[in-house]
Amino acid sequence: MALKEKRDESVQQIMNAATEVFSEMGYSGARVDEIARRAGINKAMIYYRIGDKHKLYTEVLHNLFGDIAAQIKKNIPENADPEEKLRQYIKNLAGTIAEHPHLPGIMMRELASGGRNVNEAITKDFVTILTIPGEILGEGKKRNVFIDANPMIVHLIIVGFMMVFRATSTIRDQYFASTPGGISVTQGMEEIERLILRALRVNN
Amino acid sequence: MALKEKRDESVQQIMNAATEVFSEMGYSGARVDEIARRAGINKAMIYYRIGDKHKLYTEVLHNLFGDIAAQIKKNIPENADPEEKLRQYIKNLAGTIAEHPHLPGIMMRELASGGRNVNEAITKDFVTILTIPGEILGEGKKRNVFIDANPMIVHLIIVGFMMVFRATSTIRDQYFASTPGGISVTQGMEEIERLILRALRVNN
DNA sequence: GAATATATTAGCTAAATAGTTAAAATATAA
DNA sequence: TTATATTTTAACTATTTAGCTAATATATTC
Repeated sequence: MALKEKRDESVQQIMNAATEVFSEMGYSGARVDEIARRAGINKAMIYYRIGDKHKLYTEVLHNLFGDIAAQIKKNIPENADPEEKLRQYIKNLAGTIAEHPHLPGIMMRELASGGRNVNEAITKDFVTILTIPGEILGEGKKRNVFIDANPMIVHLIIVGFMMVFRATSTIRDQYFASTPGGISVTQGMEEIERLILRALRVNN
Repeated sequence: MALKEKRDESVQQIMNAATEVFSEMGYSGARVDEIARRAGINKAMIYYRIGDKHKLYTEVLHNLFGDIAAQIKKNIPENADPEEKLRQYIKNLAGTIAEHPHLPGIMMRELASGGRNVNEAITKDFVTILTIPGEILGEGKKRNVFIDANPMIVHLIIVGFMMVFRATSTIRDQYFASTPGGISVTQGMEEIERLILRALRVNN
């Protein structure tokens, strides 16, 4: 294999394994040896290619949050009515989490720590994300289709639900192993969309 | 001081410090030495009075979740209409979190780990809690004041929001330090109540 | 107030773990 | 094919940390 390819493959394997392990165990719980083991490379490679444990962690955070803002904006139709835009916004959030299954775990731990490793770049991403529901709700209110509601709160309701819904899947599975009535991911995402829209619409 | 009092005081100080440190740092990040330091006692006391680190952690979890179920049920008026009951349910959840400021952090980390330390007793508490919105929503639907909605999802929306809302307070404060528009805890709790009720009511 | 029981501590030990280094393997260039 | 550059590794080190032990301080009982 060519040198560049080998290097890129090693880095990719390290990043994948690190994302997995940090999400499962948290920063302190994650073992550099375990990350190396899952990446199928020698531990020294991590220090040679990326840096120390903390650098590795912030790289993982950056990779996860880096392009989320862009992805959230995607496919929101320019000229559609606010309701349609809000639907797309929710779908985009759901899609992002589906594509990044380790996001809820890492995000919840990061929030629990008070955002200790959220640097300026990541804060900027969050602000960018927040402008989207801000604009949608603002337009909806102006057109008298949505009530007056705080976009930050609406955003936190949606994101909070999605993270907790995903994070509780194991526990819920255990719970519903005996009782019937489990809820699929699709059902969960449809339900939050339905309820948020009912909450915001002036007329239901 | 009497022996029993001394012992109880030590145990209390250990539990308080442990709750604090586990919530801030997570299980692996928490240092037994740091817990002892904050409790103002010698580290050996922890092993003498409670046991090893993992035992200490499950004790903290037990103390936090143990009486929550009871507290959630509190003050829900027997003969009130479903809307009033749901309001009280939300207020109780908010009150519990207010009384236990370390709950969101510990709960989020615990969820992120897939509920690794959630034992059968704690699972039971969760089930007990879930029966409450189940009954309220069921009654509401029967009386035709609420739409048909999954109680688990409604519960996760409320709890997810409250946890994320609390957990993001530091980050939000930083964000709103420059821009105006910060949201108080009271405002947040009133808003989730208003929106959930709007989402569930047959007629708004 | 002496004897006994309980509470508390200083200081140690063994294991785990982040990070390093020097040498080996592999690819590229001449 | 040989020399050079890059990638990868095995094995080591220093530090951190959970857990323990034997001795000391404090309270209770007689």
